[in-house]
Amino acid sequence: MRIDRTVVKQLPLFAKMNDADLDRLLDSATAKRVPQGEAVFEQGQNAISFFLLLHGRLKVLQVTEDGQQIIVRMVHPGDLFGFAKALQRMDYPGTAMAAAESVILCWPTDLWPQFVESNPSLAITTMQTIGQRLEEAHTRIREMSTQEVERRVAHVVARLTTTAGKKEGSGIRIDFPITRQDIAEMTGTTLHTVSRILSAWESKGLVEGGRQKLLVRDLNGIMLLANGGKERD
Amino acid sequence: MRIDRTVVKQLPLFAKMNDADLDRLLDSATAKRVPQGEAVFEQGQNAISFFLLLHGRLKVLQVTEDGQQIIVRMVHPGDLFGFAKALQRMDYPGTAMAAAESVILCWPTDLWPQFVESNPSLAITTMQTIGQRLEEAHTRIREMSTQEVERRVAHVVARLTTTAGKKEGSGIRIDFPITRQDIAEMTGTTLHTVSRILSAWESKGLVEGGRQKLLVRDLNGIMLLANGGKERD
DNA sequence: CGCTGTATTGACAACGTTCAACGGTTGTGG
DNA sequence: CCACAACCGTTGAACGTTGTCAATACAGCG
Repeated sequence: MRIDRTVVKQLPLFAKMNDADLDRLLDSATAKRVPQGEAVFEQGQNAISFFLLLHGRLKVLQVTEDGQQIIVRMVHPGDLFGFAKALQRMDYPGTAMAAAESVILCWPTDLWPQFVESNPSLAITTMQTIGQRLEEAHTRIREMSTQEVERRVAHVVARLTTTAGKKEGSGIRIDFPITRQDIAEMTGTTLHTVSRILSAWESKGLVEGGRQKLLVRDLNGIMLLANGGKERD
Repeated sequence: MRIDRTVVKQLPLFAKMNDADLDRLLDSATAKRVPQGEAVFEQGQNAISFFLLLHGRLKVLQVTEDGQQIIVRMVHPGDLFGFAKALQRMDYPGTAMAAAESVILCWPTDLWPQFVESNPSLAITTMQTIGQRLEEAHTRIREMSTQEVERRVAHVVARLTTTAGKKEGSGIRIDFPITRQDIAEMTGTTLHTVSRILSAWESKGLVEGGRQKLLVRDLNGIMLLANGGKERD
């Protein structure tokens, strides 16, 4: 099966590649559809492939020994994911699950060196990406150490709005099905607390809730909460 | 100034290098003594050097806009640190401060490519290190999301015991000056809570406290707490 | 039409923070 | 050498945010 290069050509990741190289790359790729709720790979599995998200939305989960779950991060269209081997790991450190129906490209991990060689800027981009992830993780640790729950939830909602927002009439819709439980797992709290916070926000006109839905009506207000709306100087 | 290769020869990082290459590397390095409490570099500074800790102990800090501090990680002898440039960053994401009197080697960041070239296994090791850090960060996020304070403190103490422990008579001494505040900043709590927990442990015979001191008497007991001493099956 | 998963809300408990006071140790300067 | 300040640590008490438990409601789906 041949994958048309137009589906990836506009991604910044491949912008600098010539068509021949790109075609060669795509020839070794497999496209796959992932229905909502299905896992692309599971935590602890042998890392035999790495992936690119073309369409849809994934969440990367980790499960603790006692069964609790956290969402490590969301994967957005255009993102590479599951490149554990690039970090010298044999297995996937988390589970990648489709939050919405998704389409991915898969390559065998053996091809990673080749992949990098035919697109040297990829090595740099990958390093940058990892660096960003590390920084994000530290930001999250800092927030969980020092900030109260409402502010953390505000931060997550603000980020989701900018990374997965879709303008819709009077506000911005989070463009994939998301539950209170999801938000709780992203912020390190319980769905109860999230529900209370969102209810409070709704009565203030900041957001509009709904079953697996979230519409942000006042992004500015949310961002104010996220950046410490209390003490300003 | 010439640095004798015997000071680094036994480090796993340089084990595979031949003496000539090693000498060349050391020729471009500067050795420096850092007194306790002094910073090697500060958060936000331009990343002009990368470093190796020869002796002593460093803590890497981040400060929030509102002045709160967290300890991102400890740096132990033999660790590379401050290689922001390898992650395509221009500035240091945190501050590296000497927790005890320390000795470091410094290289200009421009030499990083050369560094890697003359020691290819370094590229791999570095990737591994970064991967580990990312994983550690996620572990910490997971713990802060799901575990109570005492367990997190137990985990930190257990880790410190294995990475910076020194046998001393009836127990294991944490080998650098550490305050309750430090432990609080590593676990995302307050020095008060840490003090209470350590007092409780002391009365159970698990540890022995002291001013900027910590002696672990029953590592097993601590580890039991860290791994959920409550619910076992 | 009943079942399952999601969401809301109240009551309550608790863990941990905040506020406060105090004691001990270390280091400094007169 | 002593007095004093600065820092570190301990402990008590009160408060509050947030988690836990529980009951109910609602939507989607077979």
